[in-house]
Amino acid sequence: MASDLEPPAPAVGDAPLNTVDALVQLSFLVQRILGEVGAERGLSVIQIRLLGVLRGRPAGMLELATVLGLDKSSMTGLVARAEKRGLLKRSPSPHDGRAVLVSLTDDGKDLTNWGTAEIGRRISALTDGLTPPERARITELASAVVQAQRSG
Amino acid sequence: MASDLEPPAPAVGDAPLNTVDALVQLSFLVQRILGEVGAERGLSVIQIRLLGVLRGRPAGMLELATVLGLDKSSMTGLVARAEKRGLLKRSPSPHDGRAVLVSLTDDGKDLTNWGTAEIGRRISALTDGLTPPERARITELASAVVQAQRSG
DNA sequence: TTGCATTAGTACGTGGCACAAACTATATTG
DNA sequence: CAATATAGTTTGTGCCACGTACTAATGCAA
Repeated sequence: MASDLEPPAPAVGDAPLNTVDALVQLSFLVQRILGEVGAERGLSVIQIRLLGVLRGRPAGMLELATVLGLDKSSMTGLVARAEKRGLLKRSPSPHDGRAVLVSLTDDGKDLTNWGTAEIGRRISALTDGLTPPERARITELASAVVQAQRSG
Repeated sequence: MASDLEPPAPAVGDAPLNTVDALVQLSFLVQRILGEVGAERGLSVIQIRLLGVLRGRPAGMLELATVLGLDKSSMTGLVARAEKRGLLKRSPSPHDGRAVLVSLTDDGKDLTNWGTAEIGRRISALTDGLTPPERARITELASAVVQAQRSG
């Protein structure tokens, strides 16, 4: 299903990958790293992502739901659990009595910084086999795809 | 956290991405597509992946757990739910009385084929903004990373 | 101003997903 | 044969995600 990891298995796994398989497989590698890094500190991938979005600027629940691709009702629990762990806090919005501003606590910032560094190390290690120009190129091309999506 | 989607937000989101951010963001785009495609047929990403691994050859529970990066106990439920939906079946291994062989049913194959096609369409659309040589290059580089992981 | 639709967020119930620990049963090894 | 290792399941816990229904604040219109 274009998601085949072609494990140690029979050995048919060396056929060159097409674009779809290559990108899907690569995404699994990256996600696995995110999961592993998160697990070291009891964070799920979605929690890591939540912290990442909050790095920089506070956001409302609805905005977070949109960015993360979740239903707003899913945000309540997600934020509640992170809040209970002291990673972020809810404060009432000054401009809108209904709204809430979610922002990182100091603990949340620390954990976010740690995660950013650790993920950086491990994703970089992923591209260890590439030459510097190749690495620059894949960065460029991946960025182009990402940026195109942000506009489109 | 190297996972920032830089939403419609303020507009700081146009800085060029580094390697880590580019790959992480790209992985989220791909995973979102997998989730959306799966949702159209009530499949989670992990179910899609399970079907993908099973496409081609049957596998034991432990092998599946390894490939998918799950605990063996997680496989029981995953396979059980898919089996209940008629997507795959368990058969006793002929060589090992303890083991089980998981394989796709016809329904499972149909769904896998549909998913493969649909995912292919949507991932391809992701790279629509690239020129053909660029697309070939990102495929090549992504494949190199994936293959390197399989060996290392 | 009052009245009503809209918006932001929460509460609740359901089900999938993932884990660890304990368990069964079959293989394997000394 | 006894001890151990392996394949898989069971059970209990917690997270995650959804849809529906709800509260409360906002905004608009008459």
